[in-house]
Order: sequence, then C-alpha cells, then structure tokens
Amino acid sequence: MTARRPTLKDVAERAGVSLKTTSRVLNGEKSVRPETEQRVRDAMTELGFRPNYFARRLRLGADTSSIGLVIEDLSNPFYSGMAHAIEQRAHEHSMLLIIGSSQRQPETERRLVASLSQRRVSGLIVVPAGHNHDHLAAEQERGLRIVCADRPAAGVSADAVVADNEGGARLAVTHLSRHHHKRIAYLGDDPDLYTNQQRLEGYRGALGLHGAATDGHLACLGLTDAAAAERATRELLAGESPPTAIFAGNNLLTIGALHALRAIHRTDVAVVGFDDFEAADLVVPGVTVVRHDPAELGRIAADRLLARIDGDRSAPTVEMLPVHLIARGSGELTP
Amino acid sequence: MTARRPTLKDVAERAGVSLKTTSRVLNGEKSVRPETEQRVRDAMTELGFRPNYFARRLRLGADTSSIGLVIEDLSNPFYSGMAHAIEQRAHEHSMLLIIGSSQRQPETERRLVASLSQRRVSGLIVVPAGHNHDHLAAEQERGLRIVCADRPAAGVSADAVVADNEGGARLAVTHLSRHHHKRIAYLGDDPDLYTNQQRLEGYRGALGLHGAATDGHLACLGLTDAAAAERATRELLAGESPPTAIFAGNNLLTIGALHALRAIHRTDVAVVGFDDFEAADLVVPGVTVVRHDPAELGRIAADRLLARIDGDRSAPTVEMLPVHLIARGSGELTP
DNA sequence: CTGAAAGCGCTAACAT
DNA sequence: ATGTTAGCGCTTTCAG
Repeated sequence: MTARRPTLKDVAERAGVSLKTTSRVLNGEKSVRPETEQRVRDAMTELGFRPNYFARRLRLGADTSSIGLVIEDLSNPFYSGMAHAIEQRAHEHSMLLIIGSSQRQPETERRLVASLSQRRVSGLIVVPAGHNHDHLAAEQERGLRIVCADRPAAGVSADAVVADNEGGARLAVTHLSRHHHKRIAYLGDDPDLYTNQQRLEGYRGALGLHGAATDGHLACLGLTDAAAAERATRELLAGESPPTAIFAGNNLLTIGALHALRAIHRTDVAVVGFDDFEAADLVVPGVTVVRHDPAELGRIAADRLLARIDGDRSAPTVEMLPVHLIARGSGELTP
Repeated sequence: MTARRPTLKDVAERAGVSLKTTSRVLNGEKSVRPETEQRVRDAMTELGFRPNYFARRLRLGADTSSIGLVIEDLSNPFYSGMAHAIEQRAHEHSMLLIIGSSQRQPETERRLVASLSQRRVSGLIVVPAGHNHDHLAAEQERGLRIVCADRPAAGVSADAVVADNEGGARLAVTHLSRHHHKRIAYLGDDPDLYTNQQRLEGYRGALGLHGAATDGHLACLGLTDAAAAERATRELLAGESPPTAIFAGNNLLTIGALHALRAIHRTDVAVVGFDDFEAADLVVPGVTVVRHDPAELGRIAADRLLARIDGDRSAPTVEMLPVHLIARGSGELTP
C-alpha cells in the first residue's frame, strides 16, 4: 500500500543507466547525451521522483537555503509587515522563511533559536527578547549568521537594523510643544527593552529642551498592551494636573489611548503615536504618528543577512533608519 | 580556521566510548551507565556538538516536524492573524512553521508548494490561489498532507476550513435593508475566487429577498486593492442613481471605501464591511462589519492538519465557521 | 560521455 | 551496558 518513495537508484534502473548518470541529469550537468537525458527524465516523471532533500543536504554539507526569523508576535502588524518584506527578499534568493513568535518570552526565543539553528538555517534574523543574549552569542560562535532587527542584542557583536527611536520620540514631543503643550504624557512599554529605552530618553530629552513639565507621573511605563494603555490614559486624565497631550510609545498603546479618549468623550487631548497603523487616517481627527517603515526595516535586515550568507566578512554594523512625523490632526490640537 | 563541526564520532573518541553509546546518550536511551553518560555529555559540551539534522532525518526517513503555510500575503492582517494562530498550535506540537506568500500568483503558489514538499514538511496548510489546483492533488498523491484554509481547492479532496461567506454577506445586506436601504452597492474582489463568489451570491440572494435594487452597476467586482475600491466608490456615488449604502467585500475594500467617503465628505452613506480590522471602532462612525475570526480559522486548520499527521485517516471534511455582524454605527445610518 | 566505489553523520540490528 | 556493522539517498572522486 505505502509504496516507498522512488529513489535515484529506482530511476536509474528504470532508465537503464547508472546512478551517477541519473544524478548528473538531476543536477543539470552538461556531460550527458540528450537522448540519455530524455530517458532519465521520462523515468523520473513516470515514477514521480522527488529528490531526497536530506540525503542531498547531508552529502553537500550545505545549509538549508532557508532563513529563520524570530519576532515578538506575528499578529502585530508591525512584525508581520517586517516579516513579509523579509519573506519577499528570501524568495528572490530562492530561500524559504521559517517564522517563530517569541511572544517576548526569553525562554521561547531561546527554544526557537535553538530549533532553527539545529535545522541549519542559512541565517537568522531576530528581534531579541529579554536581556541576556548569551545564547545568541553562542550560536554565532558555532557559525550561525545572525542579524538583529528592531533592536540590537546587548553583548552580541552582530549586524543590527533599528529605527531612530530617540529621534522619533523627540520629533513627537517637539511637535506637541510647538502646539503649545506643556503637559505631555508618555505611554511606554517595558522600559527595559532597547526600543522603549530610546523612546523614553527622546521623550525626556525633548521635554527638557522645550521647558515642558517633567512630572514623573506623566510618564507611564511598563504598559504591555492596548488595555494597559487605555487604563493608564483614563487615570492620567482623571488625576491631578492632567496632561493636555499624550505621546504613545507604539501602535498598540496608541490604540489603547484612543479607546480611552473615546470612552470618556475627550476630544480635546492631543495624541501622537509612535508607529503608523492601518486606518490611522480614518480616525477623527486623523492620528498623527511618528512613522517608520517596518517593511524597509525587514528588507535591510534581510539584505544584511543575505550579504553575510554570500560571504561578507566585514565588521558588523548598526544601521539606523530615519523616522518621519505624519501630521493628521490629532497631534495638532492645542490645549 | 574553519574547524569542521564536531560529529558524533568526535564526541565518542573524546569520551572514550563507542559511537553507538554516544548516540544512545544523544537520544536519551536508558541503557547507559550514568557515569558514562556524564562523560559523553561533557565531551559534547566541550566540543560544542550539535547533531546533524540532515543525517538524522535521512536515517530516520522521517519528516521535518515542520509545517508549511502558503497564504496570499503575510502583510494582510487577516492572513497574519491566521498565520500566528497556526504558528502557536505548531509550537505546541514542537513543530516549526515555514511561511510563504503566494501574492495570489498561481505560479508562485506552485513554486512554494513544491519547495515545501521537497523539504518534506509534515503537512501543508494552503489558501489556494488561482483555479487549477492539480499540483495540490499531485502532491497529495505523493503523500503530502494538505489542509485548505479560507477556501477549498476545487477538484482536490482535502480538508478545508472556511468562513460562512454567503451567510455573512446576507447578514450584511439584510442589516442594511432593515435600515431602509434599497440601493445597496457591493464592492467585490476577484469574483473567480471562492470566497468572493460566495459573498457575491449572498449579496445577490439577500437583495432579492428584501426587494432591493439589483441594478448590475451596483455590484463592482474585480477590485483587488484599497485603491481600486476607493475609485469604484467615487464612481458609484458620482453616477446616476447612486447607492445609499455600500457593502464592502473584505478588509482592504472597506478601507478603500471609507477613504473615498472621507475624501468627498460624504457622511450619509452607510457602510458594512466583511472582515473586522484594527481600529474599526475608532473611525467615526464606528465601522459595522461582518466579523469572522482569522485566528480561529487558523487554529482549526492547524488542528485538522495535526490530526492528519497523527494518523487520522477519516474522510476529508469542510468546516464552515460562523460569522457575526458587529454594529458600530456606519451600518445603521439610514438613507 | 558514462560508471563503480566511497562516504556525508547518523541510527537500527545484531552482536557481545 | 556497550560495541560492530550496515545502510538511509545522495554526490563526488576517480576510472574507464
């Protein structure tokens, strides 16, 4: 019933030639008489032959011509946009993409990276989770090519592609200042993560620059999802000396803040969000954001990795991508 | 410089035991004296040994314990949501997920499926593109386990998980009728695709049921992106006997339609969209949608596939998931 | 142009 | 509890 998959040997026998000749046809080597080649090809199709990927790889000692990607969460549009761009680049190089979401769990990341390494991916793009990246360094030691995306991995000497987080945050706060806001709140995700550190610094730096209020309670940190941002926003606005403007540190937090404002019918609070999101221009007023292109980030990370795979041995670089402020209305409200 | 990766044999020599004993330790077989085992483990870590995945697979003749996923476009939140759910299920079963976007190109799909099959994925979840699915049937013949998601593949006897597209469309149109609309336009994607066929049928069926206008020009088909939907919407509203309500056939088209309405300052046109989308409730008025859960669809497809991989040989089934109408305002506007 | 033999790194039989 | 041998399916010398 379960007929064994045909092997090269089966094909050879059927075509009445040697194993090696069959292998030559399979690999498109020139030195085969057209007539013989045809016989072999016929035998292949008749048998429905598919080369055994593992045997070939074992023999070649090569890698999988696939690249691994470890992100935080594939369902977050930021990461899926990045993943899609990487996938497209990979396909252009006849490589497949294996994706894993770490859900920001260092242990999950570790497991994923180990699995990918074991499967001999040609290289790995990773958005490092957690603080300790020793396992990445160890994999690198063993020969795995690694490129960090969105944030660098502290203590690991690898290429990295990041956005100008600090500059973007400064841009946002400066924009709000120009619209006469003095009390600008910040909604921030886990402050231990590089991206958020940078954004927080940009926020604080710009506050000082523009003489805006620097009350500690205006900066709400450790908000890991939209619901947390929604709660924080409500509390900020219900508290004493509330902000007149909010700078939200990422796409999820922006949406959470907007939900809160909607719920308590506040249309007078200015909002600028980090990360653009779908339908941001359909909200009323349009949501002003600091935009950076996740696809661009993915493309550049992929290109770095592919260059490494192609043998580039130059020193690792950290590339910083520019961000832009897109004014749509919500950030131009005045106090 | 480039020291060869250590093999099991190297480990064996270093530990002063035989190859087989080392293999036993590697595979956690019981019959090894703890003391020996420790020596072997030490040797492994000292050498930084990693088992050769290909050699093992070749020997075992097993598959990759990874599953393949071919969708239309990973950057579309609908598909990335689905992909994320599948990924989570896969991880629970210690499997990795290899993702490819067909970009709705049959040829790209074909190539992706072939690559995945060649890599011996344990199974494949595919959103079939195009009309001819012979290659899927052929792969199935060769032993590849296939589950179709979002749409079935005509002519292929495989499990499929789909949403109740027709019912959802009826729901939308009925909802609009109840709010006294008689001229309800439809924005549809490629009508040759199963999903869109079903939605179009639901639309037409419901129009008849409620005695609404069935002018041919109210149904705009073949809109493949938001920009096309935007143009179509403008034309519809600028034309003679324009619609008072619009039913948009998917998330992208809904956004396109909303852009058009925003651009021409029409706040009186009712809109219901198929597929929910992020921030749909932040638009003013909130966007009424027919919602179905892409994550649920992914989960169920993954479960079907995992069951097949675990040996389930029962007849293929087509599972239809329910959809729900979420009223948020845009669909409750009256003419 | 074609073929025979060796071996990639591992595991399954079959010893011991 | 441990070792020896064979072989997974392919590519690569090296000979014809």
